[in-house]
Amino acid sequence: MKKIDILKKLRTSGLRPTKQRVEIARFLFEREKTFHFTVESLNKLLAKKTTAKISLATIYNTVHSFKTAGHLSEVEVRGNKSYFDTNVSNHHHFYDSETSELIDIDANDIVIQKIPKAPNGKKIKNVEVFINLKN
Amino acid sequence: MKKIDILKKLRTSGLRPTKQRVEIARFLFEREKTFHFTVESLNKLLAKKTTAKISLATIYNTVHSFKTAGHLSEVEVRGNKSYFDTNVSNHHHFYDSETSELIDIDANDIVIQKIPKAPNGKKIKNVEVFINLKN
DNA sequence: TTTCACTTTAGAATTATTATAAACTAGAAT
DNA sequence: ATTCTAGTTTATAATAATTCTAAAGTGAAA
Repeated sequence: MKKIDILKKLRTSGLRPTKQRVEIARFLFEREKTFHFTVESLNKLLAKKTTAKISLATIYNTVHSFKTAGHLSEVEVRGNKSYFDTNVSNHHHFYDSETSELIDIDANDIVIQKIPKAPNGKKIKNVEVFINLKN
Repeated sequence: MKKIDILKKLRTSGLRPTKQRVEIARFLFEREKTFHFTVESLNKLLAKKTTAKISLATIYNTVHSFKTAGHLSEVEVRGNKSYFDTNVSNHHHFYDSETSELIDIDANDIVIQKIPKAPNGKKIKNVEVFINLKN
């Protein structure tokens, strides 16, 4: 994704393209593959890469804004930290607890044949499959 | 499960049946249905129910001991707190984020037809399905 | 250029959990 | 029964992730 598109992405989702947001957005979205991270890892990577430092609170704010705008998804993983994913399409994950690594699984690579119906009064929002790995 | 069986359960898993462990174990395992809880909710419920108070640290210790012994499973749910489940068989969950409530789904009620193979060098430990609910 | 609602920031506060170390206790050995 | 000891409980401190606060900064509309 090009810088011009990133600016558009921010504006169209009602996020003022500030210096910090643009820098974070470029870091996250100017890449080919999807990217998984925690706030902590993102903070370190940005600190290494960039000139001006961005405060941790801003990284939290920005990641949440991006999530609310639908530009990031939060992945449910056991443990203390929240994981985020630049892949916002419907998909699943391998989770390697030895390395705390997440790997995307395309939605088409898992087919569910039988599924229970939702408890009464509720609807199914989405189905997430986790394939936990071992060595 | 009867008290005598609970004592056996503790002893056979190398856990000395102390006053506190027996009290917690009876609260968790002397019931028909499976039970989902967080340490916080368990602490409150025990405080309401019992005479002598059990310290929060002991509840953490005990829940972890029970988990290690295979008497409880930990359920991966997005959010800050850890959820535990007295159902230790292979099964899945509905998760209602509005009420933070977990509901068991029997392993037989979900059939997965197609599944990707594990990344090289890794094996599949288990597959967990979450059906997220909305109103 | 002025204005102001939105944003960033440093640091404090909060929340869940784990660590510490002293007091206690179940059960084995005497 | 009494003593002993490793395992357990406890209150409290420490840690870690995240959220809150309120003051200072800034994009962009007028």
